Amino acid sequence: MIETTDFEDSALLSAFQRRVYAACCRIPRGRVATYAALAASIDCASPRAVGQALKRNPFAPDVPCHRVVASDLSLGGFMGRRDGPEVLRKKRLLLEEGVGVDPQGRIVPEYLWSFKGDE
DNA sequence: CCATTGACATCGA
DNA sequence: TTCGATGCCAATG
Repeated sequence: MIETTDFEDSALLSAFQRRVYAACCRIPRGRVATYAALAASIDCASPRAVGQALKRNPFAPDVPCHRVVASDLSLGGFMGRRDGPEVLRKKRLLLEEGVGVDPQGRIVPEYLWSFKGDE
């Protein structure tokens, strides 16, 4: 197992931050969730705050933050970039996980994951 | 402590 | 459909 993803830095992170990361890890491989859904899962009414947390995510791809997309089904951003090669890499990662992504960079709704009682 | 920003979301023109 | 404005919450300066 990769300990690099361990929340040892919890002292450097706020409770809100690890909540977001935890929810992110809850997304199964090959699935994607929207910022809003993730925010709702942590009982947060602000998807923006989630985006901030992921942006400041010190655990980059270690935490499946790349499985979080916008409600518009767009890739959103990655590694602090809303566009550019970073987002391209994110798209590639999703494709590697088997997530359907349209050439326009659109996530196929069928792969959307809901933080329901499913697991 | 106040002001500004941000990997979003939603509504209106 | 595309563009612009507003709201929300947290982090940072």
